[in-house]
Amino acid sequence: MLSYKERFKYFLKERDLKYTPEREEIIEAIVKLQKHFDAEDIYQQLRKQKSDVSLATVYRTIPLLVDSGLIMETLHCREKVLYEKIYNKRRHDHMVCINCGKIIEFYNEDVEKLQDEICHKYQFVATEHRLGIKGYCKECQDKLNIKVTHSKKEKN
Amino acid sequence: MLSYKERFKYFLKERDLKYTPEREEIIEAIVKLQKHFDAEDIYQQLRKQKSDVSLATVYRTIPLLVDSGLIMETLHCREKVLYEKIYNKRRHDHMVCINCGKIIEFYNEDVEKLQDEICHKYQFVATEHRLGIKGYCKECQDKLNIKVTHSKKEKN
DNA sequence: ATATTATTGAGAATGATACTCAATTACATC
DNA sequence: GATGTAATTGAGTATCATTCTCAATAATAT
Ligand SMILES: [Mn+2]
Ligand SMILES: [Mn+2]
Ligand SMILES: [Zn+2]
Ligand SMILES: [Zn+2]
Repeated sequence: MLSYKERFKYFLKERDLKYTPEREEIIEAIVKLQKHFDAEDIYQQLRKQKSDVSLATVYRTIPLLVDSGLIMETLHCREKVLYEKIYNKRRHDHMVCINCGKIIEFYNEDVEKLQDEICHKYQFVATEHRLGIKGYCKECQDKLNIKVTHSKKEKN
Repeated sequence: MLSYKERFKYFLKERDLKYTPEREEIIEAIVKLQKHFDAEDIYQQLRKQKSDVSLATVYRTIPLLVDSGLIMETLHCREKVLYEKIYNKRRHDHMVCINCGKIIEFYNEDVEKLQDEICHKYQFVATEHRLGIKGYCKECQDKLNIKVTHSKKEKN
């Protein structure tokens, strides 16, 4: 199992792309970032590292990181495209609280099975799937006094 | 079951908002639109109807249509936010071909059940969920000579 | 008819992301 | 190590969807 840096280096070589200091600084920033982040977060992390890679280069590098399988666009939250590291991590889906923005990750084996079934039925070859659930987290339910109405069987 | 127009009128009255000619023309445009559409599509449909409602008004009206339960933002496709009519329609999810952009709709009862389970487990109250599958449609598979590798059990 | 607000269109502003281009650099080869 | 070539960079500009501003207009309640 290669490190993020090694894998990126390897990917670039494969494609006859250059391993520049800027790209190295970006991959170092990615490694330090936790959870979900956007282009601006990468840029800010670079600032913290005393690196002055430009925002343009950050945007140019994101597709490379995606193609190399290190990160992935995982959700849209509040108009922002959020990425997260996926190398050597298990895939999962997200719940987003529409009140406080909290993101809860979950993994459910059945979701994967369902995707297979559905794709088979429609002769579709999936490259990815995303299940996004929006609603209210526990804290916000209490805060906003929202009562849980379990829609076991919705009255159509 | 009210018509789209009547329901919108009712919604506006409830909120002490005005039922203007512009809003009427927009709801008429919505009724005529099929499938998934964006703000620009609504604007173009208005042009076809010889209406000269401005694009600004279209954007201003979309949240009203959403709040009134007539339309819903259903997917992001090629950087565009797509809406669709949901009044008196069954909810469903989408597969999007990343090659040709084709959108396939599907409904799966189990997806609904899963959401309930997951939300219960995390004490989350869902207001909506979206399952989006990206990949290649049948035609594009053939065109691009992509072979179906059914990941019944992926080699981790 | 009048008063009170909401609504409108036009155009400007915004913000995220992409593009342009001249200067610089990485890497392969000698 | 020097050279050639193509890739990369930063800065600034452009783009494009969406939102905002504001003065003029219009919808309802009284
Ligand atoms: Mn995640
Ligand atoms: Mn649909
Ligand atoms: Zn919350
Ligand atoms: Zn296709």
